[in-house]
Amino acid sequence: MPAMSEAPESKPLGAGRQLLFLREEELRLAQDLLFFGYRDFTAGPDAILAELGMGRAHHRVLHFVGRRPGITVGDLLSILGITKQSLGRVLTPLVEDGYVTQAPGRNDRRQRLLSLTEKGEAMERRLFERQREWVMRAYREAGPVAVEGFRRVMLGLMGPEARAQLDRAQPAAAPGAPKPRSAA
Amino acid sequence: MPAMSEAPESKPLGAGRQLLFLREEELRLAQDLLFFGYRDFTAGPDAILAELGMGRAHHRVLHFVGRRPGITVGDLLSILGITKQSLGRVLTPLVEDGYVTQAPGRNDRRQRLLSLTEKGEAMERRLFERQREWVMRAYREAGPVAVEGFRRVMLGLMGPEARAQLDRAQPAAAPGAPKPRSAA
DNA sequence: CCTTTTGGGTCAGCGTCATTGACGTTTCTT
DNA sequence: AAGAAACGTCAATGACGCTGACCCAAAAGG
Repeated sequence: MPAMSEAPESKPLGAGRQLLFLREEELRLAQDLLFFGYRDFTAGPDAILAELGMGRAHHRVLHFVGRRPGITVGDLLSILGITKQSLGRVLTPLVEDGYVTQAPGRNDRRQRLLSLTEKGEAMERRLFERQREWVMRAYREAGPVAVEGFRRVMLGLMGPEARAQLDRAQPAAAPGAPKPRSAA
Repeated sequence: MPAMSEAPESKPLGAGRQLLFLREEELRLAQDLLFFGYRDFTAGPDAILAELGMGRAHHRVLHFVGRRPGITVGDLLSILGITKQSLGRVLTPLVEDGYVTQAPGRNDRRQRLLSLTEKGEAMERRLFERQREWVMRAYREAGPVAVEGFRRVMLGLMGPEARAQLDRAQPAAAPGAPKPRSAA
């Protein structure tokens, strides 16, 4: 159906181009980019974590607990989208090794509110810095406009639930970048 | 640290802003976006694969073999960045179940050149279509400019080796989008 | 007060995907 | 003939996810 020959003579351009930029090859490229990009994005922290006998799952816990100190186990579970058991296998050692503290909730004492200890914060920061350098390089090479586009696309790749959780985590837009995400 | 009030009085803007858009919060947002985005990006194919008793690794093989028919096992290994054993556990069943064919290389008969069978192509297409819808939605919502920015950033997130492999896979830029990637 | 629901933890077992180390075969190269 | 390369395979290990079942303590509601 798409004109395979060199010159797209008969088909009018313009509006058609708007739809055609979703051609198959462009989507296959997106698959490649996401696969390689995500893999290399996580490679740095993975190396640090491996030295300490931890894995990517530990990093996620440190990351999200660090972002929301006092988060409940249940909220963390729904953010990560894993089961209680899977979280437990990672969270329990983190608590035992002094990276994460549990405090009973004031309103509901059944809850264990999770926060990072100093050790946990230091660890998270170390992982973050590694990843920061990597992302910073990509951001710098691509430029601010590209970064904004990257954010918009990634946000679109997220499901509705994930988007809602992200919005909850980002209570207000950063003062320097007050661009509403839904503005098409 | 960033000026929270409306008028950023003392700090000079301009070049500073160029560096400040890499503030910590923006990078933490990038972490979130990549985590949620990649997870939901792979969720569709994962569901299909699970029904067939396959996993993400099978999809990767189908994808990259489909992109480069006649690829050698060694090349596939270096693309995927996994070990021979890990690939074997996934590739052998794919060959046995008739998704992938092996043909001895003409120049070097030690090589097993891999290609998709019709069954394999159908399977890959099914997975692709699922993902296509998802990405297409995100692309459409974000717009062409954002998509270009997304590509630039993702490319920057890739390591040099991955970038080289991608370039080898994309022998020439798509005729409709002749934007050189390295132009900064 | 007593029952039910909820937040959290845990034990057992399973599957996928990756790893390392070692060994074997065929084929190409020198 | 010797070595290296391309591919395959056996065995063991570990990270990370899952389900099912069961437990405790605290909250909620009759």
